[in-house]
Amino acid sequence: MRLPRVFYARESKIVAKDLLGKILVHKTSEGIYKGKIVETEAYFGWADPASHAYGKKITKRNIILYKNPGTAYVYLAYGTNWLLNVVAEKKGFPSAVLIRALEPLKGIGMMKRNRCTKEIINLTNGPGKITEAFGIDINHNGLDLSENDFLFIENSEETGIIVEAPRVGIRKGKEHLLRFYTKGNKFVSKITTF
DNA sequence: CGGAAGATTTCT
DNA sequence: GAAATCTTCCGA
Repeated sequence: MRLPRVFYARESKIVAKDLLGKILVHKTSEGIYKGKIVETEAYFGWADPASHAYGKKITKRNIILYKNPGTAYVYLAYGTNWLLNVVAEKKGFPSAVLIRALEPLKGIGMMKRNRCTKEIINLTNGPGKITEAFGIDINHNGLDLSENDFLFIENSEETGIIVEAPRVGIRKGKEHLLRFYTKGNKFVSKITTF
């Protein structure tokens, strides 16, 4: 079952935790990709120094963050990698959840081709790797994941043990424990030792 | 209009 | 540990 808009219409931290164990699905003309979400990060809005909307900014890029919860926010990081986020909370409030790692379930052959590697562990264990493996890019920016039939997130009862850790790859806002991952899953991009 | 920074990945 | 790579954003 595809997750409905109400799922995303909650605080980004809650959505980030609840997304663990859910299934990202991308249906293309070549086949279907599926992967279990095992790592996420929450960006909690205009008061978050690590958010693109920090200080209530509205720019050409971050305008997507102000759309309906469930909207996909895809942008290019470091000129090399697309990152996939899902808008959370409510329309007009710029919070989102970054999908950081997946456990590949379906379409693994296509992922290997897209990523130019045969190592399954290296297909989707990072936010930029996910988009390359699944064929997701700027064309998917602004898509409503709660309403379309080719890119969405499927429900699942499986959750596992959730670990809270500092977000990674950012300069400011590291003090918040807003990265969540499934304990023991080998596809988590970076494990934190406390 | 120029320059710096960036929610990463990959190779050395 | 550093380069690759390029769009976006901000200050002048």
